[in-house]
Parts: sequence; structure tokens; C-alpha cells
Amino acid sequence: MTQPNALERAAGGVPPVGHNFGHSSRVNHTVALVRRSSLFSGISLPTCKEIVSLAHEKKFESAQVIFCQGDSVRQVLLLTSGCVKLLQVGASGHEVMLRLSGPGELIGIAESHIRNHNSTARAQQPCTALAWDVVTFEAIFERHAFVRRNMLNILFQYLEDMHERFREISTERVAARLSSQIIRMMHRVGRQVNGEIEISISREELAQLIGTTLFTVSRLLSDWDRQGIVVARREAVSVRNLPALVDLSETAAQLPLK
Amino acid sequence: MTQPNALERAAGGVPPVGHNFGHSSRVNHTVALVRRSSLFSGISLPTCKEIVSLAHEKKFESAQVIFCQGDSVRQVLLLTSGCVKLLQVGASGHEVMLRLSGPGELIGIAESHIRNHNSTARAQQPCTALAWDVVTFEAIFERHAFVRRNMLNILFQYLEDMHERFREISTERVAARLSSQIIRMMHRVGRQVNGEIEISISREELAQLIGTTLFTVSRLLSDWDRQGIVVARREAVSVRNLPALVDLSETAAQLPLK
DNA sequence: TCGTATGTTTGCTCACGATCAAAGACACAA
DNA sequence: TTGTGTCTTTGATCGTGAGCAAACATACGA
Repeated sequence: MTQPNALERAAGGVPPVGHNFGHSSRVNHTVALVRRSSLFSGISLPTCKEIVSLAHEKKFESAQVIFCQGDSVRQVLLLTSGCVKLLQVGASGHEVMLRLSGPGELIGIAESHIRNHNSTARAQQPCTALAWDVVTFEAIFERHAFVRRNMLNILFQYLEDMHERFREISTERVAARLSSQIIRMMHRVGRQVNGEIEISISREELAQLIGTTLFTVSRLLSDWDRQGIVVARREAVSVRNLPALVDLSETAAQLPLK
Repeated sequence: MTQPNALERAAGGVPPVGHNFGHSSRVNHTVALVRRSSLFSGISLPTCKEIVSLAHEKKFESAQVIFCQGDSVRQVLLLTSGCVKLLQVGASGHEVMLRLSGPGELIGIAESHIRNHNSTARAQQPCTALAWDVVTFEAIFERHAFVRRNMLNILFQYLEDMHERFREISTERVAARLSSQIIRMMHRVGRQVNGEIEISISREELAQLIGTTLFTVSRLLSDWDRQGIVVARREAVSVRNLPALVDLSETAAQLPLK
């Protein structure tokens, strides 16, 4: 029996399915996750089962590339376990993380328009996902008004996130961006550990999210660790003093201007 | 007879409507613009007239705030003339420009979700727009499948733009971002003037678009002007040597890494 | 025509944070 | 246990680009 790894534990509170579970139980579990997902929230049980039956299950091993910038869009994925990193590679070779998706999130539609993918998706760990081919998905989409509505909401949310990150990277210094990002991830992918909230993410990945280098992230986290604001672990950060972190995100933001 | 000002001239190639034009001509002109807009492209003439008849016309004077971050969403606008700047204000007081919308573009939906506006819209010059109240717009939206499809495409496009700008600001230096931005705007809001393509935008606004200061923009444009790549005018930039500009956006991007 | 407001240029200084180098810590497999 | 690879820390250096000040240019109204 393997321990779920750090990212998996953090990603969405979905307990790993033991291999001793029967098949119908796994299906039920999947159906429950789908009904909680942002795309299918509000779905009825029969409709959900029908839609799930139209999908086939796919597995990806850690670090496997799911699709690549430029590939044509063949299928739509709903992540059921694991974490997927959506990224673009800059001309200099630097990776920029557009989004870190956890279970219940849609992969490969919001970043692809109709034509081709404009970003790369890579499994951060062993992942499972439901896959519909594009034609099937379009049919589902046309048929169910709530799916269309949910899709719009998802896109609005993505756009809002990007606006916020863009504003931060344009006007705030690294300390403020880092604390803001930690606070955001705390809510989205944090998990309780001994009364503290822990986020599983490496320095490098934090750097890619806020547009800086792993060195700068490391230095800041070390400082905050010494001050007791966070605990800096290997590929993880625990929040120990949230008010202080919020304070950093607000006061540190105001320095750059006169 | 007033000259159209610089931004208006640049914004979309829509000639100003003289006050000697009859009413029906203005309506026809508006209908034509609506049918070319990204939201209503593919619409039939009768449907278009019907939808336009559900709107009322609004005017905004230069620098007028159309809606504010935090306001509840009351209506949806389709810009028919002028330019609207969508912005967020950072904690430090710095404005960040999320988008510069020209005639034919939708205002106040993509940045607002259902609930409240999360950005501020300000007219950059005298503007006119068609306005539907939210309830009416939702009815239109529910009724016409192509509107829903177009809306999705618009959101995909917005998201793609933000991803690109975010990647650039994360990995590329100011010179590369500035040249990329000029190239993008050249296609979107450039206009032919004596065989050169001119963009009407101030140094400050360029700075807000790419996350830098007007000083840095000014310095770069002055350099490029001396090299004959662009012509730096007051509140405007003309592209004189596009290949050189493209070259800058590509080679300057590769410096930051080892 | 002049005065004022707004946008632009340019010089100067300096700090943030990138970059490189090297050592340290930890995880995992043999 | 030891070895190997990956992630992290920390020190040191240095350049980009922010910030400020002041002069300059242009548009526009009186």
C-alpha cells in the first residue's frame, strides 16, 4: 500500500482508491467527484452516469506530457486524481506555469480554443482522468444548458485569476506576490496537518507561478520561517501565522510607489 | 467639423458619423457594426435589427468612468465608437491596463462574472455604445446559440491574450515585451498613415500594458526612433521597420537565461 | 497670442532581484 | 548502508530597470 505523495495529498482531498475496492465502488466514487466538479455541478445522477459512460478512463504517469503546445485538440479531460501543470515555455526556455489543476478540474479546453492547444499539460504525478473525444464533448455541451453555464463560469474564473496575477506581477514586488500566492493556494489546495495548513509545492514551482526565480523564493521563505510566519519544508510550505502573511501581502505591495 | 482625435482614428477604422446624417443612416451604420462584432458575427439582418432595437444608446464623455471595480453589473455594453480602457488599480495606486477595447467590442461582461465588476472601465475619449440591461441580455443569450458560441470564443481569446502577456512579463525583458505589444496593437488598432502604420497610445499606457514605467518605454522608443525602427510621436508610435521590430521581440526575449 | 496643462525626454542614483557557484539536506533505490 | 539524484540554502556579484527631478515639447483654451 503506497502512501499518496505530497502533491496528491494536497491537491483536492480525494482519498486514494485502494486496489482492493470493487469496480462499482470506483465508478460511484468517480461519479461523486464528477458531480462536485465545477463543470458538472448541478447535474442529476442519471445524467451524470450517462455522461460518465460516454467517457473512457485514462492514466498518466508522473511527468508524462498529456498534450503539447501546438497539438490539435483531440479530447477533453476531467481530472479525477493527481495534479496537472499547465505551462508555456518562453523563448528563453523558462517555463511559466499558467495553472495547477487538481481533481475535478477540466484539462485541455480552456487553453485551447477550438483549434490547437496553446499550452502544454504535464502530469505532476500519477493521474487518472475521464476522457471524452471532442465530438462527444461538443454533443454533451450542446445538449445541456447547465454545462454551458458552468463552462462560462469556469472561464470567467480563469480570466479573473489571470487578471489578478497580471496586476500583481505588474505592480507588486516578489514578497507581496509570494504571500498572495500562498494565501490563494492555501484555500485551493491546502490541507490540514497538525493544526497548520500545508501546501505541497516546490520553490521552483512557486517561482514559476509568480514570475521569479527559485532562489528568491527560497530566500523569502527562509526569512519567513525564521520569523515563525511559515514553515519551509522540502517541496512544501506550512502556514503558521496567517495574519502576518496577509499583512505581508498588503504592506509589501505598497512599497514600489512613492 | 471636428477632427477625430488620435485614439479614435486608431481604434477601429469606423468613420465618425457626421451630424448631418439622417437617423436611419445612423441606425444602418450601427447595425453594420454590430454584425461585424465578435459577439454577433454570423447574425442575420432581421435578428440583428431586433436585438439592436432592444438596446438603448448611451454616450460617455472622455475620461468618464463607465463602471467601477466593485459595482454590481447592471448592463452590458457594445461599444460603437471610441475606446474604453479596462483597468485595475494596484494597492500601490498604480493602474494596470487589462485591455483596450475598440468599436465592436463588448464591455463589462468578460470582466464581471455574474456578480460584481472586478475592474474599472473608463472612456478614453467620447464614446457611444449600445446598452442592454442584464436581464434582456441574458434572454438574448439564452435564445441564440451562435451568441453563446461567440461568447465562448471571445472568452477563449481573452484568456489566450492574458496567458501570452503573463508569459511575456514573467520571462522576457522590457524591450521584448514592448516590441511584442506594438506588433500586436499594430494589427488590432493600427491605421495606415503615409505608408506607415501608426498606433495611437501614450508612453504611460504602453507602460501599463506591459508592466513597466513610462520612463523605460520612453527611453526604448527614443532609441528605436534613432535607429529608424519606429517613429516616436506624442501619444503615438509609427512602425517604420517591422522586421527589425520582430527581430527585437525574438532576440531580446532570449537574453535573460544563461 | 500667451498661459497652462499634459505628455515626453533625459540624467542620475540605487535597490531589487537575477544569475552563478558551491555546499548542504533530503529522498529513494540498490 | 551507501550512492545518486533532486531539491534547497546561502553567499557573492552585478545589471536591469524603478524612482526621482527637472527641463523640454506639444496641444489647447482663453
